[in-house]
This record gives sequence, structure tokens and C-alpha cells, in this order.
Amino acid sequence: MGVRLVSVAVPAPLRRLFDYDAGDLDSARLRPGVRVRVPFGRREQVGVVVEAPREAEAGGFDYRPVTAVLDDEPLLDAELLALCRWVADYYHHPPGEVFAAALPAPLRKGGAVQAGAKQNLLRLTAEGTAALPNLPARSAALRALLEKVGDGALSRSTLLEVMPKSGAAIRRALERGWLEHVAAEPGAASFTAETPPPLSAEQAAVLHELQSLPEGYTATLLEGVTGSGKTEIYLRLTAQALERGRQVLVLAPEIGLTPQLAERFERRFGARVASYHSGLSDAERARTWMRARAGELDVVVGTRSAVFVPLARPGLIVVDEEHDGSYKQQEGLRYSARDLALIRAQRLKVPALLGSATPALESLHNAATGRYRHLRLRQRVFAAAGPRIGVVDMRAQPLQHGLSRPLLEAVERHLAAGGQALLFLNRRGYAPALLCHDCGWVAPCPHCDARMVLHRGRPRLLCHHCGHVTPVPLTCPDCDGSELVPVGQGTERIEDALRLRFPGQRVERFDSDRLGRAGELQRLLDDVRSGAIRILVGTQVLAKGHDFAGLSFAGVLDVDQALYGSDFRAMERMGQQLTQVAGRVGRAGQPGEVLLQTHQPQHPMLRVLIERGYPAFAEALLRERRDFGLPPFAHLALLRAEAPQEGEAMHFLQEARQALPEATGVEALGPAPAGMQRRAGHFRAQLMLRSTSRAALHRALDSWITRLEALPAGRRLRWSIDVDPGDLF
DNA sequence: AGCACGCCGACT
DNA sequence: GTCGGCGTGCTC
Repeated sequence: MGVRLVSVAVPAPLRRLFDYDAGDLDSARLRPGVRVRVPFGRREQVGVVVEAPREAEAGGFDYRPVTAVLDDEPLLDAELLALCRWVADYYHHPPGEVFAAALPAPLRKGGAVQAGAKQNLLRLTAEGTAALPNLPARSAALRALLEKVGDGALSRSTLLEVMPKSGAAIRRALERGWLEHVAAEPGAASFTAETPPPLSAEQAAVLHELQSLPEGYTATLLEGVTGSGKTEIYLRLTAQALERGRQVLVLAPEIGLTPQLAERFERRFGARVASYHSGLSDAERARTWMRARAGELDVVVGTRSAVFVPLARPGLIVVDEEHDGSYKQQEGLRYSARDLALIRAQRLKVPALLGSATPALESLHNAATGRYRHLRLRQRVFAAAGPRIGVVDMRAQPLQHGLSRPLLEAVERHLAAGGQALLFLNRRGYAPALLCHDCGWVAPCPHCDARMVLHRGRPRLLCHHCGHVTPVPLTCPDCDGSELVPVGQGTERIEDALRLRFPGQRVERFDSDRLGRAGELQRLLDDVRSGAIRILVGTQVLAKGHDFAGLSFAGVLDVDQALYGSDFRAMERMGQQLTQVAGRVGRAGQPGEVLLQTHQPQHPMLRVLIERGYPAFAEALLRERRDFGLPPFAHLALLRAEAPQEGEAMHFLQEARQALPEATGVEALGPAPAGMQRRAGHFRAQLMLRSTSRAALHRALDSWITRLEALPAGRRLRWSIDVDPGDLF
């Protein structure tokens, strides 16, 4: 007597599938991709059917029956299902957890979410157009709203993202008949669409080349300097895809960039566009996921996790700012959304387009070896040529709060000429350390090998690694001395210093502390564009893709910090950040200026970057990577471990190293304590595997992990595998 | 990850 | 004498 068994991915940290008795459930209902409720230990779980039911001999094992089938149609189509299985395989991650990562929370929990409901765009009516000039001065919100919509119809959801808190104004405008709802049309060329701007000759050439690619999968790296009009290329290609009745998936590195992108796509096509990122509610995400799956959306713009959004009619996948490190998830399932985007495009047989002004070394290498087509946009569309880049030798420079005189003078000069200035410092808070002048004590984090950072907005000491907070001590806990001095500069301190130095000029800070609330960034960006904000101080938030038309100066306050990062990607990131910051600068007809503060003005890599630009810099770095056998010339995987007791992680990793299968072109390095050994109360260490052969690396990982799971030492601590690690610490 | 089972310390 | 500490083992 046989049984019918069905393989289910159950959300548990176990690298295997579980078989259930299909009972008398119809095989047509238990298709792969369908969610099921199944008993699992003492509880019930929602899992995903991964393989069609199969007949099996009733052996000694007593399989438990499937409790309920949750979907009539597979929730995950064949492509998404295969993608998830591939991800579980490639990242050596528990399959159930991969499915959990791919599904928005409500679906993961077994809920049913309706797609349906057509999307409405808001459009300015004739009455609205007439009312706009006569609005009283105090109706600022209403005016801003009507002006925004006047530029082209937008959906309510995008509107709320780019203009937070405009909900009331929208309601009022609808009541007064100044705005109206229009149904978003499927595909391109709806009546609401804006007219595309003319292309530069260079853009036209690039577009022509992209449009004459063969059907099916192609991968293209679009290397375009800031302001060269990459987005316009995305839009034109999207137009083509929509005309063919296809959907487009656009990935952006961070939440702050998606609303503007979504806005541009909506404006252009009046089409059915939605954004997908962690700033949205679970319900919104689930709805977008379902609508994309049903083919009701034409364009999805989203961050990392959007790479798992199903597409009913896939036509194009775009990865904007493809070099950005935030495409790599840094915990749990450590996937790279950029890499997955390419895998998906390949499997879906659609083109993939990777855009960046500063491509990742991996992508440049892929282009050089012919895996990607390499297209370039070298000219800026509006601004004059790239900025003049100068270096301030900080040695023997008197500093005011980390600001040198040449830098302050440059800011002054540019402000006087009507420009705006940006100061970049990748360090939040007021000061990175608090020091006792009497005994030399420095406030440490009790849980990490790190110093507490002094914050002044809400005065406190904060650990940037574990979030530990303490009040600011008035006296030294060691010697009772009362002279505690903030050492070094963070963005808050620079902000204060600039306010003092440039009274009457609006200075604003852009970092994750300041931009905590959703929409705050959009508001500040509006004030930058209107010219109200004269000086911008901020962290990498400012190096990411925002356009500032009036910016004529950028200062990078601490280049050295990046020059001596301990990670093998530190130099690459430094070059990308400097180039991105420099790219923000320059107005029409005026080239702009960049100053880099450093104690190492002769640093060879810095010289290459400044004198010969990012492409030459990247080439030099690639040679270095080749010499040291680092990616992209070798492939890495990391076994990370952390334990509350010192030495435990190292001990486990020693055992793990012993358990490594016999050398098969795979080399083990370590174990070594992590760069910051103790973090959040855990001691951390890692063991690196390296191979020039991806296949060999994965073969080794496969058998190794099986042995690791059997290792008793492994059960007493947390360990994880990181394939293609983004950084080594 | 949960959740139960199991075998040693301070409480009504 | 029990309540409960978290080590260990299992989940079709």
C-alpha cells in the first residue's frame, strides 16, 4: 500500500524540505507554488509546496497529513519557485526561510490578499488650473500639491510618498473639483503621459544600441557619469517594453530613491506603477506583490526585496546604482539583489540593465570579459563638464572643528556666488568619542569593542553597533575628573560649526538620525531644490543619486577614514563615494568645485582617482584584486560564528576547519576574529573559503555544511554561511 | 526558530 | 518536597 507524498518548504532554519502525506487531496490542487498549512512539531506552519505529489512505498516513516491547501492557483509561479530554490541552493540557506523572504508578511502567514481594484491617477482639472494662480498665500500645501500634479498625473500612493502629509490637501482638492481621478491605463501612451524630452546624441546612440539587442536575455552595464541621463534611458526602454505589453522591474538601492523614480515613471506613462520597499505597510506590500503577479501593474520600483516580486508579463529588469552595497542583505538570507536580478532576467529571457556612474569592480570585470555589454554615457546633459577637484593637505593646517581654512573659504566663495555647498562626512553624531582630559578614559560601549558616540540633538552616548544608549556623564567614571571633551567630528558638530560660521544661511543635516521619519528626506530635498537650504551636511545619504541642480561645491571632510578601511572593498567604496559626491556638483554653465581633506595627499590610489578618474582607478584596483586573488578573480564564502563566551566562536571554527572536505581547489583562510571582535555582547569570528572555481566552492560548501550541522560545537552557538560576502567583518 | 523533555538549585 | 533553570534534541 503506497502513499502520496508532497515536498514542502517549511519556514524553519533547517536546510531541507519536509514530506507530507497528501491524503486524498487532489493532485491538481497540490501543485508546486501552492501554500499549505502543515503540522510541524507541536505547531502548525504555512509552507510552500515545492514538488508535485509523488507515489511512494509506505515505509517505516509515519508521514503527517497536509492540514489545508491555501491557494487554488499557485501563489508562486514556476519562475519564482525556481528562483527561490536556486537561492536556497546558491546561498546554502534553508529553503523555507528563502520562501519566507520572498513573500510579503501577510502572504507568508497564510493570508489571502486580493489584487483587483484598478489604480487611479490624480489629475489636475481645468478648474484646478484656473484656481492655482488665485490661491491665497496661506494655502501653501494645496498650492504645492496642485503644482506637483500639474506636472503630470500621479497616483495617490506615489503622491503621498513624494509629498508626505498631503492627504488632507488631496481630499480638499478632490472636493473642490480641482483634482480628478482617472483610471491608469495598461501599457504605455495613456492620455496623461508627459512628452519625453529630446535625447542627446550620446543618449540616442546608447538607446539605439540597447533597442537593437537581440530578443531574450542580454545583460548591459550602462556606465554613465552623474547627470548623463541614465534614467531617461531606463524610461525609453520601459516605453518599449510597455508597448509590447510587458512589465518592468526597477531596483533602487534605498527607500529614499524609490519615490522619485516611481514618480518619473508614473509621469511618463500615466501607467500602472507601484513602489515596493520596507517603508510601506505589510498590507501595501502584499497588494503590490499580488497586483504585479496578476499583471495589473506595469512597473514596479523597489529596493532589494523587490527582486522577489513576481511578474506576469516580464519584459525588462533595471538595477539602478548597481554598485551600491545595500543590494546585498547583511543578515539572515544574505542575498545580492543585483545578482539575483541578473539570474531572473536570464531565466525570464528578458534584458537586464545595470546602471551606475561608478560600477562595481565585479560588473566592470563582467563587462571586460564579455558577460555584459558595456555602454557608456560620458557627457552630462545639463551641467557643464565635471567639477574641478582639489586636495587640501591637512597636515599643518589649523582646523576649526575639522574644517580647514581653504575649505571654509571655498564654501564662502560659492555661497557668495549664489551656489549651494555640500559637506560629506560619513560619521553620524556629534563626536565619535568622549575623552576624560584628566585620565584619558574614553567612554566605551559595554557590549562592543567600540567607543560610544556622543550625540547632541537628544544628548546621549550611543553605540552605533548595538544601539546601546547611556546618558552623557558629567564627570569621569574613572577619576571623577570633570573635564570630559568630545573628540573628533560627526555630522552634528559640523552642522553646529557651519551655523556659527555662516549665520543667516540655512544649514541642514542629512543622516539617518535626522531623516528618521518617512518623508523627512523628501521635504528637505524640496527645500534644497527651492534654494532655501544653502549648506548640506551629511553622510552617504547624500552620495546616492539625488539631483541637486544648484550645488556648486562639495567638500569631503575625512578622506583618510575611507583610505584606511580594513576591508578589501574599502578602497573601491571610497572611490565610488568620492566620485558620486563629486557628481552632485556643477550647475548649468558652471563646472563647480570639489575639495578633499586628507593627510595623505600623495596616496597613489587617491591620485589616480583625482587625476585619471574612476575608470582608471577601477582598473588599478582590479589589477590589485587579481594580484591578491580577491573577487572578482576568486570567489569567497564566509563561515561566520558568534557566541557569548570568548573563544567559543574561534573554537567552533577550528573544528569546522578540521571538518573541511579534502582540498578540491578550495582554500581555507583563518579562522580569525572579526574586525570588531565583540559586538552586542557576542564574540565573533570567521573562516574564509576561497576558490577560483565557483563550482568547486559550492561543492565544498555542500558537503562541509552537512558535517557542520553534525558538529556538536555548532549547536551551542550561532553560525551562518555568507556566499559572496559584501564585507569581511 | 520554537517547543518539549530532562535533570539539578532555592522557594512555599 | 515542588517550580523552574537552560542544555539537548527534534521537527516529515
